[in-house]
Order: sequence, then structure tokens, then C-alpha cells
Amino acid sequence: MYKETVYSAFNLLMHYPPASGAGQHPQPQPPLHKASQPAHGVPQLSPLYEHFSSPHPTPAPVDISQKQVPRPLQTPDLSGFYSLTSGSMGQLPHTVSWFTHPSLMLGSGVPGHPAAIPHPTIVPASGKELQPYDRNLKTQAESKAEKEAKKPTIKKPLNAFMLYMKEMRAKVIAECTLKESAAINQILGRRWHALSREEQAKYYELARKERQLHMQLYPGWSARDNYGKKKRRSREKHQESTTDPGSPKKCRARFGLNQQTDWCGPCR
DNA sequence: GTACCTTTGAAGCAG
DNA sequence: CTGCTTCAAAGGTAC
Repeated sequence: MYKETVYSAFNLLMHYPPASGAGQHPQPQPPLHKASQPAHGVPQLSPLYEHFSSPHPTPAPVDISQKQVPRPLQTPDLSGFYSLTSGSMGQLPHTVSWFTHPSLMLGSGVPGHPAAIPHPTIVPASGKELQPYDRNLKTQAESKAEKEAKKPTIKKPLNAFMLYMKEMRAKVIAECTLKESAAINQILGRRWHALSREEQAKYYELARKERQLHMQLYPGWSARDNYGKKKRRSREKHQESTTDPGSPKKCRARFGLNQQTDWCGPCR
């Protein structure tokens, strides 16, 4: 069933091929620089802004100066970031995510500001609304465990591909009339590989700024904090068989191919 | 009700 | 240092 959906997704992909590659696997590209170590040629914020405002059937470019958001805690590096996100990114509601963090903008006291809206990366561990604790029914140990479990979870910052997915998902859904995320993500994965280095660099740069902002907001936070919070089934289920090629990523890993550029035969 | 699927990248961890 | 694992998002599916 699942594979059928995936196959249908690929069929659709043939009708909506990426900019280059035309339904085939992407052309090999030179490896990209590490996001944490920007190389020459990384677009500045201005081109980034152009990217998010140009390729889509969106209204005329927004006058950023009229949409500036108070940013009392900004650093020099993040200033342009806020200009970008409060302006053009505002046209992409699904991408704003935590760019407009209330605490950074000192929402309380700012008229009309959604100060009461918690940070999207902070969610109750249960995913549900927090309930008052009933002291009469729980032991201290239970109380401690419960409190721990209900501590708001700070999510990981999104990486470049995740940011790309957030922006492009709606477009793919509209084009392919698909809703199943697994199939959509396969398409997005191929389109990601079909992007030029310059186009990908925009998202790497955005992701780098996301991590930077995340570090400023949560200095002591570690990705390890969220380890084990997702209940997972036995690990055997995740190990692919020798006959199943698995995902391109797994396949590349198994055959020792370049993660950035190479496509293994079974996954084409 | 919730894990799984599916993708890439970042980060953590074990050897 | 290398390689493996986990988790970020998303929403339909399966249990």
C-alpha cells in the first residue's frame, strides 16, 4: 500500500520534474560547503530576501522598512535576519516558524503583539495542554517524573532541508494533489538534489542563522535533551534487509557513495 | 492514541 | 576519527 503511494508519487514526479534532471536522478553536484563554515559565494541577506519573494506567485515585494519588528535583543548578525523574516518571510506563513520569537521581540508590552503565543519550538512534552498537578493522588517520585515528562520540549532547530520542505511542501501538494507526507518528502528530496548550489546555499545560510538564534535563546540546550522522548519500536524494524535498497541515503551509505552527489542504482 | 513512513542535515554517542 | 543513531516537519496510514 505504502509503496503504491510512493510509486504514484514518482509517476506524478515525472509530470512535475524538477528544474533540471527532467524526471531522472539529479545531476551530480560538487559537495556543498558545511553550513557552519560558510564558504565564498554564500549569498548575502539581500539575495536571500529576493529568493523568498520572487519565485512564487506572491504579491508585489513588501517594503521591509514598513514591516520592521522591534528587535531589542538582536545581534549585528541577526539584524538582517529579522529584516528578512519579518518582511518577505511573512508571505510564507509556513516558514516563519520561530523566526518571530516572542521573547526576542519582547512581545509583552508591544501593542498587538502575540506575546502569549509560545515559541513553536517549545511544546509540552505530551503535546497536550498542561494540567494542574493533583498532589493528593501522586507520590513525590511520581510527581518528579511527571514534572519531568511535562517539561516543555525545546525542539531542534530546522536544518536546511527542513526549511526547504517547509517552504515547498504546499507547492508540491498543490501541484501533485498529494497529501501523504512520505510521498511528498520523496519528491522534495529529489527536488532538493536538483537545486543548484546557489539555491541550496540560501537554505544552508538560513539554517545556520536558525541554529545561531537557537543557541542565543537556549544556551544550555542540547539535542541530547530530546533523545528518547520519542517512543520507537525495536531497532530491528529500522534495519533494512539486504534485498531492500531502502532510501537513497541509506543506499549511499551502504555502498560508500558520496552523500551529496551520488545516486545508487537500486534507488534510481 | 500513536508509531510509522519518507526525506536531508545536524548533533550526539560508541568504539 | 568514523560510522551509526536520533530528531527535527508533515499528514496519511496502520495497528
